[in-house]
Amino acid sequence: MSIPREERGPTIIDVANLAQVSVSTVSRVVRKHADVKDATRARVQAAIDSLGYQPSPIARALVAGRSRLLALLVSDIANPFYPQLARSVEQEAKRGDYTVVICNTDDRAGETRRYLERLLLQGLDGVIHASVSSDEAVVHELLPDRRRVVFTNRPPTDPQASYVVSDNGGGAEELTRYLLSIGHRRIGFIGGPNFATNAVARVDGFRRVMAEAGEPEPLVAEGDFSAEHGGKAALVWSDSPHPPTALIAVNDSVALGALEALIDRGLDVPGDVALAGFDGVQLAASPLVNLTTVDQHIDRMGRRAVRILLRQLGRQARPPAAEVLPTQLLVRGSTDPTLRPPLQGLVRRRDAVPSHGGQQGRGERAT
Amino acid sequence: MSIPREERGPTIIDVANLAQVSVSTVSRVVRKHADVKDATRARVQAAIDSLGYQPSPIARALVAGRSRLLALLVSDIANPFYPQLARSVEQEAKRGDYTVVICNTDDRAGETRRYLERLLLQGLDGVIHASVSSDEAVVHELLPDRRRVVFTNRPPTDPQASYVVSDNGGGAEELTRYLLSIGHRRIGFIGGPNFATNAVARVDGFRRVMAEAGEPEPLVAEGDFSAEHGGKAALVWSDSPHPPTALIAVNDSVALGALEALIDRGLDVPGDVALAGFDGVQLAASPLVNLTTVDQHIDRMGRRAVRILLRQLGRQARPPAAEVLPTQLLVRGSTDPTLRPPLQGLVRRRDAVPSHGGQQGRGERAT
DNA sequence: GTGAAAGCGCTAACAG
DNA sequence: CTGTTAGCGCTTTCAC
Repeated sequence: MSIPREERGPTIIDVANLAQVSVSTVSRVVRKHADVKDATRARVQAAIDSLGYQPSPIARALVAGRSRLLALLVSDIANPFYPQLARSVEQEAKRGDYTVVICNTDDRAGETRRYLERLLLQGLDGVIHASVSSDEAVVHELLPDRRRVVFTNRPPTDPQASYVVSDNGGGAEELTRYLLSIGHRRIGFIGGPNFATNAVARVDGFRRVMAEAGEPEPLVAEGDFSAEHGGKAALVWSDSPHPPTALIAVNDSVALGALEALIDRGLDVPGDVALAGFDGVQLAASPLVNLTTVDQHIDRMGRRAVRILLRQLGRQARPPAAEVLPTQLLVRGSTDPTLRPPLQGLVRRRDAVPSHGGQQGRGERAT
Repeated sequence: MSIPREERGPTIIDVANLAQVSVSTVSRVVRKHADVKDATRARVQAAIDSLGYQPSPIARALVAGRSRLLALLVSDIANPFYPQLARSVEQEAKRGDYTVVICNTDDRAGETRRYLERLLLQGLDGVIHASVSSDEAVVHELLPDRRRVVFTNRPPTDPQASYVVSDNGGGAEELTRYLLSIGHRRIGFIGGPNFATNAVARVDGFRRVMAEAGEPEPLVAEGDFSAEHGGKAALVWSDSPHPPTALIAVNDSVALGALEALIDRGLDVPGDVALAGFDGVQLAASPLVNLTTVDQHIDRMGRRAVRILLRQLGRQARPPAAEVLPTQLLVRGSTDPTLRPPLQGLVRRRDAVPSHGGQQGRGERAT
């Protein structure tokens, strides 16, 4: 099971022998620590170069209990928000010479625990927590040192925990005001699960503005962040006797689900019902979708989170960081009829009748 | 920098002391190795339980040179194909008690090298190679032991390397035959980069069938797997004097780009031009897209790849595995007018004129 | 400035 | 069956 000596590459001892110094001197040179005479340093460096020596992170981790490994906890890698976040986290981590492990929690605290226990034993240094599950207690239990975790995407409960999140409430407020300003009164909000504080903040923003506008009991549906649920909720409302004229989805993924369902039903967006999302994923900008949304500046959030984490991983004690990034409303065709609506332009000269039912699945045929 | 003793949790020595045995006995119990008297085993187990002892993977890795870490090399996490693959790889790895690190290579051999060097030092056990870059040499250089790598998504060049890929050529053939069967003669293929052997296999399948059908010089464009390029290629052809009546994109992501561009241009899919992709990502099934595609059974491919890798990581020598999984043609509205076309049903009662130009960007307004 | 020596927590011979 | 003894490759006192 163990790897033969030759395959392991040169060790610090090899370098020491070649350079005619002790291992501690080599170690000093490698870590650019303490004082080493220039001549010695040069000799050691030459030996390092000629051997192509690279220190073993495992041995280092064993001694230090650290590994230059970060974990990124996400709810669902299939939601395009998370890959986008992952990219930016990874890039920033790379700059600090850290490696990122992406952990898909499916919003289950058990998964969070499984990953963290495993990676901690592996020497995990820190965590970017971007999933929304009710696992904050687990995280604090496993990483009692608050400096080793940065929450993002959703604000944590613990006041000692660092975080960088978007202004979810403010973004939702701006979006809601915009919808009111273009004449909508009856607006439905397809929300997320109650344990997701970012989702709650968005609903709250919506509720505040609606209350101000004299609609104290606006339509709100709880949800689970799934596109499927988004579709169902949209249809339930549009089938109701007095359907809303506009829908806000708690995120773009849910909005996509709603859009698909509405179109499937033969409804016109935004003609029959306006639709908006939250996040600003790239797909929302596609002409196929053209979704009005609240842009979270995902990349920036990821980079900030990593920078904060790496700073906190340093020696000096630091107060917990708490950053709220501004959002930006992006108005597109799914709410504004003067802009291109989702998919418009397509069916122009089609006259074939859509084949509802009869076909297998949703109009698909396997061969 | 190093973690104080108390924070590190109980060690094997603590257990040995408590159970009044030697560390080797504890080690044996932990690894369920060799023979230990039942009474002793019970005593040791009791000590382990009461202390909540867990062996340190770092120390194990240091001794064994192994870490129960796998790397998954992907081209671009933003292409939905890869998150889907990542999920299945991760799930299967979890069952074998391995952790997966997702590495985004952007199809640059330099990135592959960077990740592998780092992770190998970390004790990386094996690699699932799903990116398509021309980095095979790098992989073999860094992991000369062929058993530690399984290629997927694209077949490797080295005959000793294991792989599990889809029948890319066969899938493309079936798709092409289908398009011919519904009356298309002039078909364009929006390909990938030449270094991507899976892309090449798909073009080749297309070429074979076209040649059989008496079209020895079919339209083929090289590409880079980007949606942007897919859009450009589609437009160049549709602007040509004698445009193709059908387009095949090398993957669904590129097809999406083409679809967006075509719709943007006001063309009808499939009326003006039929469009098909390859991969079978979930988004292709969305009613917004309804893309005919060749399903690769992504989940199955990921699971197989992991299973093969874990088997090879075992003791016994094994011949390299070579699996070619069948694909499945999924006919949807983007090629078959009797099925629901992409986005149909939407614009039914719209009469507003699409706002080409004049608006900022692609019909978007930031506030 | 530099070296010697003691571990980090575990596994793997080799003895008994 | 069980214990003893070396390390794995590095960092870190503590001397010189």
